[in-house]
Amino acid sequence: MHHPLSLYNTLTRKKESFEPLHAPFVGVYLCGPTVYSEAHVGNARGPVVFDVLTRYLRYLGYTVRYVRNITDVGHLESDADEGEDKISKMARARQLEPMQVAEQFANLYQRHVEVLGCLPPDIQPRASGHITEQIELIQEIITNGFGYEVNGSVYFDVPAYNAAGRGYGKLSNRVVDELLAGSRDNLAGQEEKRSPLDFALWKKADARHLMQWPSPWGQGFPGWHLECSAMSRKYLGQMSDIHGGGLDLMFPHHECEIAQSQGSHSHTDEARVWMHHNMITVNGAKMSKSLGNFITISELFEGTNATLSQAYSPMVARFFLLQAHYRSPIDISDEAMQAARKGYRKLMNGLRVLEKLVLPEGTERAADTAPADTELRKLTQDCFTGLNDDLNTARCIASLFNLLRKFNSYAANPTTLVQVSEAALTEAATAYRTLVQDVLGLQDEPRANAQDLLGLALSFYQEAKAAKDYAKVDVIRAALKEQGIVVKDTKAGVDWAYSEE
RNA sequence: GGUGACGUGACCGAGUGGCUAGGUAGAGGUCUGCAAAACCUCCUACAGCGGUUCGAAUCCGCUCGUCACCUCCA
Repeated sequence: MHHPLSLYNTLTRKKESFEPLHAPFVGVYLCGPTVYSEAHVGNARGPVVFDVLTRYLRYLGYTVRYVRNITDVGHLESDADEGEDKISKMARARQLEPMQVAEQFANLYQRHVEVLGCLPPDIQPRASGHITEQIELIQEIITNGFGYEVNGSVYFDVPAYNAAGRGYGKLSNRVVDELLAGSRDNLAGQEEKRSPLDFALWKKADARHLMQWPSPWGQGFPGWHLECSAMSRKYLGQMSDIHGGGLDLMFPHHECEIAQSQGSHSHTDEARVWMHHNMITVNGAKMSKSLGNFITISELFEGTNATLSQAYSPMVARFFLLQAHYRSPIDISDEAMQAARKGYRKLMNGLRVLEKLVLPEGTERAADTAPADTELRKLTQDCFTGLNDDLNTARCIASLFNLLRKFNSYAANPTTLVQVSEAALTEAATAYRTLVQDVLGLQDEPRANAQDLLGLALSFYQEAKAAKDYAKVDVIRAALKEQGIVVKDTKAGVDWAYSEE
């Protein structure tokens, strides 16, 4: 494996050459959504970026185990929130069982990311199914002296952990003293905590709390950050290769995950490479559920959001997301989406152009194809160079367009194909097809409406019939039959039915 | 207040010391019955000021502006 893939590691703040811990195996974990409401476009970026990452790793020959969790336990609105988590709240508001809410939105999420071209993760664990593992992790943390129980709740002791030299804040580049100085006066309801920096590992649940489980500390539910540490360890081991999510998860979520892993018997940073993708903004401001400036995925697909003048298909959305580097913010706007759509279609039309790249009959290949071959190979290689440089899909796509221009040129003047060797051409065409479809995961979306096309064919059929051009009538009838459609001439006019053969 | 990121042409968006980013939009041309697509050519750039350098969009400083995280968030 000589592919020099490098990835930016938040933990070291550097691009590093990617080396799996146990090649050819690669463990990847992506923090998935909390399923208390419908996902918005911003929520789609992580799955799409990590889908390309895992697709590319597989292309490079690695055996990937990709874990993407579903958070169905729910988080409290804030530390100070004594009451319900988000899922419970939604459930109560809609008079549903909490699991019903979680299930409904988890299903919707999966449908959405699937049409966005994301291959299903190898494992999609749910927090509610891993309470035992989470309790075990808490016990380890307590045993190691970094957790304490108060009144049925368990907290992670950040000062103790930090005093032990474990470096709380090393991922997000924060200093504990500054965090303490800067912490807001939001201590209401959390006087149980020894330090405002401590975070909950387990919370005591009162009787009206809808989601609760038994534990050594009584009835309760797991803390905010615990599930990912527990599930990552269960499925990817004490140390995995890549762990990622949105930039907004870096602190506190991922910072706490590392602390939990270090504080448990694992004693690891949980993952070697920590990847964070940037946010999607609307008019320059981060799209977020709390701000309310979000476009849901359904709204995007249906064009029912005021920001958008029309609907945009899943593949256009995917192309739009991949046209920027994952660590850059992307601003979504109608204009940008329209540009993305045209770009996407251009790339798709390229797939059909590949089939036309055949040397015309009777032409001889040039004796010296070296110059053209070199040029074509350079264009092909550029596409990979971009991807290898921290998964820069923007550069990859730009290079694909450059390659496509060459293909279009050849297709427009097939005789120029004599200048290039069969091998170089095949190599380039294969790379284009593979990168577009298998790595970037961009599939051609049929735009034509079958019903309308059928109507068109039938109108030609009628015209031919009226003109008594029976040869043409037969051709049309035969062609439709190929498609499993039989034409029926009735007194009322021309009709059709699916062939029963 | 603390920490970090960013400011690229009409729009989106790569690039981080010298070499075309790319897409969309716009202008002209080739092709075409007309178009579309495609190809060719062109246009609009690196927030401002100062510095380092033979040379800076790219490094440094200041100014202005924007954003993110510090509470759940992809």
